[in-house]
Amino acid sequence: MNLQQLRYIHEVARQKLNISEAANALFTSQPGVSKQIRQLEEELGVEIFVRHGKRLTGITPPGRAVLEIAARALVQIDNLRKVGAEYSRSDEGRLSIAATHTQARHALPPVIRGFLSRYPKVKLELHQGNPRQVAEMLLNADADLALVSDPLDEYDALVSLPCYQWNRCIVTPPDHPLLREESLTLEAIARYPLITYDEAFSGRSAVDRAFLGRGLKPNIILTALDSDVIKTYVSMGLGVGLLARMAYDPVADRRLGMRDAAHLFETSTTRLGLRRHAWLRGYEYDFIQALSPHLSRKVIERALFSPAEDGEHYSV
Amino acid sequence: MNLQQLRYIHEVARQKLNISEAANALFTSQPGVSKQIRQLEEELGVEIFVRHGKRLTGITPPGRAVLEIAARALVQIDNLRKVGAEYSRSDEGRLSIAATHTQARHALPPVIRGFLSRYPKVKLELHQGNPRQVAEMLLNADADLALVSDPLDEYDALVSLPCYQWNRCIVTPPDHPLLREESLTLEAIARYPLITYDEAFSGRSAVDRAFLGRGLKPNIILTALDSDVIKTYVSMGLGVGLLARMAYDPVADRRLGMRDAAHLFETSTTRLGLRRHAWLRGYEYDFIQALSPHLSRKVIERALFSPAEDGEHYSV
DNA sequence: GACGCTTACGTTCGTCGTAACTATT
DNA sequence: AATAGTTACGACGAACGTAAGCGTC
Repeated sequence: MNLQQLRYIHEVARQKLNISEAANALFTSQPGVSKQIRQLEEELGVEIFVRHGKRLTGITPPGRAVLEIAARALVQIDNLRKVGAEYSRSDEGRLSIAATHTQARHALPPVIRGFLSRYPKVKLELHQGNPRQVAEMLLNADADLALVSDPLDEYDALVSLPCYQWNRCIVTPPDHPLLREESLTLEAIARYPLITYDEAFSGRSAVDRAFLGRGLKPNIILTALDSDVIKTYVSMGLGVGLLARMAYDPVADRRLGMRDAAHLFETSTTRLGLRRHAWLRGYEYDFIQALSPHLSRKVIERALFSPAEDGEHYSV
Repeated sequence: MNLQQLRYIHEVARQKLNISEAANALFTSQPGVSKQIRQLEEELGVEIFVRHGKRLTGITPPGRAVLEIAARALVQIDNLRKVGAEYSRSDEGRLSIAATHTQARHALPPVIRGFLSRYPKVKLELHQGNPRQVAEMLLNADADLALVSDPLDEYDALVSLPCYQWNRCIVTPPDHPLLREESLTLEAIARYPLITYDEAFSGRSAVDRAFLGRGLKPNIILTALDSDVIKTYVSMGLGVGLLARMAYDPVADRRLGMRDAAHLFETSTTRLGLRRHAWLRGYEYDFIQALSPHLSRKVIERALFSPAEDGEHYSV
């Protein structure tokens, strides 16, 4: 058994059981991957993958356990590399964040500004995507930190911590009737065509719930992946925008009207997502604490090593 | 980086920084180990061991982190082997238990009898030692299960679960005055020379506390590592024996007097010790549940993956 | 017939063990 | 002087890549 074999099965599983793709991703030859996998299966005495003739078509029950444990082992190997980097080049490295547009565009910039001046040598990577993509990036180690709105409970290998809370506002063209209403209500909003986030965003479900709770059926004419798009269409007069309060900038958006809608919808929580058992660099802890002061090293470590809520861990 | 290198540093640390010893234990050559360690240090960019000239004299701070993570990785590698064995030869394998004399001699036999008939192909290993040795055996993977009386809190890599409780009794020569006392008291016991367990046993501290709490200073004339020795000296008339209730067998020990002393000392708890993150074989879960029915697979798994109470985990 | 996994084979690189050397106690 | 670690070197073996073969879809 060797680490290469573990990387191989891990990547094959990741690449939807396509050995050729995995070989490509690992910059090696396809027969090499194929052979190493067979050797590992031979050594362990179990088949990891289900084969129909020559194609891989599934993962066997023992294969599931093997893949899960292999992933854990590889996380530790990764941690070793990080320890080395931390002690030999503590101010260099990579800070890779996956986030949705709103976080990347509004919540992160001030934190990142401070971080970059403190750690100029750290290479910053900011990956953007919808919540599902963000979770996948974290899982695949394309990113080490994620900002998400769900608790990530469905991923045994991930943990999440509440980071900060935010509320919503509506934006309108200037002089819109909604700006003159005494107090903003869901009923009033529902009278106008609405532009808001795509359903892929979990924050969106809070919006739907609020209207549903009042028996209202809003006329959502357009959904977008980011608030800039929403604002663009609002300014074109297509409807009223419903977005995160932090996405409204009084200066840049001075040609749009805005009203706070915090009282109409549940407060949403942005959560920090991490890979369970990952070892974090010193500057990563710093970054997180800058993002959310209550997330101290101790709090984070406790979460990283906490047991999964109800995972089928290693079960046979 | 490869697994061999991790095994090497792990074993060197285990063998008190003696590379030659480690090479021996791993059935390989000393220069090979030496070279691989240097290569790993080179690759990680940090020194793992402190060297005075050519001798290893300590572990560097990064070395501490590296060793801890390497140990975790090796546990997972071990788990892979176990998964293989579980699925390919589910009724074969090793059940290795470390326990103190009392547990091995009195608590385990009935459980083991049932286990052996259920799993005749499993090779049973029973390692005996004092509590410290038992913990070390578990840590070194010489044993996979341990029966101890302490919570093992000082070992980050181990967990323990309450297994069953037990109380004490005194044994005396026949017709001893203590057998005729209306009700047994500490004061009465303290009047006679006492024979009990060695101080290495944590159960012993409960005894000391009880006497101390009444301002008594018992005359302990002999301490032993096992109850058979205690009983032998009691039958020779050297004194009164104080031992675990389960160690008295009405038939075999019919020539000794016995009185229950449960009310005089704190109840002691025997705990099951496991290596954190270890993957257990199906028959190991069976064995544990036979030992203590409330320790279901679920309960055990929760403990295995629980966070350490207050460990300096991975801290830099 | 195109795609994808396996088998076969030759080259290369890495690992291991022996032996000689050097430093510490 | 003995013990312990490093350097040097040669032999073996494992892993990789190319090319050909064979099964699926």
